Amino acid sequence: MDKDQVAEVLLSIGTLLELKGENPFKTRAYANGARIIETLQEPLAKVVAENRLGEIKGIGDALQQKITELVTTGKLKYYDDLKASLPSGLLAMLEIPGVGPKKVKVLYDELGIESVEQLEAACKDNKIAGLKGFGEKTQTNILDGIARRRQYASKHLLADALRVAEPILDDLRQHPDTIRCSTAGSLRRHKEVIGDIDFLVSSKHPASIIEWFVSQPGILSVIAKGETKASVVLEGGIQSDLRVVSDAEFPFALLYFTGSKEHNIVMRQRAIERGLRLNEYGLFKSKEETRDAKLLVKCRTEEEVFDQLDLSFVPPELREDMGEFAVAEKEPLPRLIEWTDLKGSLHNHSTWSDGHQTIAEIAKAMTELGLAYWAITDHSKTSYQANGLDVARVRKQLHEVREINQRLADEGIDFRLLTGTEVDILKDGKLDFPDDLLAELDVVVASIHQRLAETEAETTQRVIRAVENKYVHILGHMTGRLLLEREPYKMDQHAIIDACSRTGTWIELNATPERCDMDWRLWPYAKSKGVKCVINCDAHRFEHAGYLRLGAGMARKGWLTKDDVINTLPLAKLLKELGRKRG
DNA sequence: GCCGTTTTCGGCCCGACTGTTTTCAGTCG
Repeated sequence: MDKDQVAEVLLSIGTLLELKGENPFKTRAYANGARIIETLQEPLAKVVAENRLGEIKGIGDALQQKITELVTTGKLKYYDDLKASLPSGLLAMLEIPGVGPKKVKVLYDELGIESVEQLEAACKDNKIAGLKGFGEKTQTNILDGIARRRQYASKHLLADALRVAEPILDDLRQHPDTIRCSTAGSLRRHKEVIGDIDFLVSSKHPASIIEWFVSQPGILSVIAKGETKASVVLEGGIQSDLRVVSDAEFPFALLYFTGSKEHNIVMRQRAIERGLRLNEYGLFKSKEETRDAKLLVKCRTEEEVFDQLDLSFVPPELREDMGEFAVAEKEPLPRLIEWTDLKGSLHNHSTWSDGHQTIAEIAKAMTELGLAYWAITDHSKTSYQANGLDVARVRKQLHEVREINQRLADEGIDFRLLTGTEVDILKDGKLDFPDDLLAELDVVVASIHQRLAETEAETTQRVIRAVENKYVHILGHMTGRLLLEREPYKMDQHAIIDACSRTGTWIELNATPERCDMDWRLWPYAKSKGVKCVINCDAHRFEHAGYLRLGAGMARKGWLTKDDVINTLPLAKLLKELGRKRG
């Protein structure tokens, strides 16, 4: 079993133990273990083989034994027994808002309810309201929750959420009673998939902000509304939470609600170690008192709170408890890439394959955007469904691109189209075009599109063979994942990164909202191996140029700086780098 | 189940809101 599978089992054990009413700290130990394994920076099989699991903080004897069994045999008796002892439908019931492990346990123990469907029927038969701890309102809320869950997915792409959140944030900023405001939560941390949208406002008149928030046009329903917080469902089914605090509390609340939960736990721990106490209202000079203003350590900004805990400022994207504390204790965090550092995209399509605009239209639009270059990398012939080009059409396309470049040069316009291809990686790692054609192109992106159901070893070897080709500059959308839709291909990503390092191949950060591929969690490893990143739009329409911003955000989350990203280079330097692997 | 320059037991981050209660449990973030 690989990391992700092991993590999934551990997480699942934690949840099952919760349903059994186990000690919450025990269940948390499993959830914590899952996270540790998922984010492990080296191959899990190697750590197990070298008997080093026990050295990892958070993995004790019990977890060590269970992980070893999972990795070596692919099974875990303890897990199988646990699963068999509870109906499988209980887990799905947990996804209903307001229904947690304790309620599921009561429903199961008292009424024998084993699934969402049975729960729905029981609510309609008015059987739930009489249970201890339940009532009329709970019954209605469960029914609403089931209906809403059917209607909308509970997770959303970051890009979709940003599109909804940004106008609301602008309006909040304009509100006369707003002093400061921000988004928070996973959206501010720029996670590729988010659950809900969090807003934080500081104000002397919280009631007026709350009223404004719950009465915006386009709100589907108001879930909760109190004096300092409100929850609503926005168009598209995205839940959104608003918190209103005093301006003195704002930096502490912003830290707290931005998270992540894991990051916050370490922050609180650091406060306790210094005889302080940190919560969403402040940093207090006492381990006991939580809201006494006389004991407050005054901080105007998040930077000042970090400073009080002997840390340099950690940008929101890095607040995942994935190494930020080790750095922030000693030095400033790296200056992360800004999207305005990007000069163009090296993987894009035109009407020659499955894009929606002609090359001439694209050139005009990208010039107007102020970009320096833009590569045209249409599909190769095996991508038949995408109208992939054969050798003859590529040669014709080359001619057209050169003509347009000539015209731009004649007009004195400082913009260049680059010729290229997104060449299919075929069976066994062969490429869809011969080397002599690839050698004529400015940019070669190699990607997998077909035969996705191979084994991990086969897919890994196939990709490694492709990047060993000296004409391949960039490995495109490495794992092929489609967020909320399709799992990544089974492959050994570390081995592929190693191969890219060895061959001087760049890895794409495909900035299409549903891809965000390669995943941000792997960039620190790639960077440690000296592998460069290329942030590409994979544009099929010219408005997709906007993905550069999303991609830069993902690169920031992967700790990347301007120097780590190839397409921050001006044209002349880029052309030089494009020649490097070819020798 | 994990952890320990307060170590092998007794802690483990913590507050708001809801709906159920009549002082609090459960859920959520």
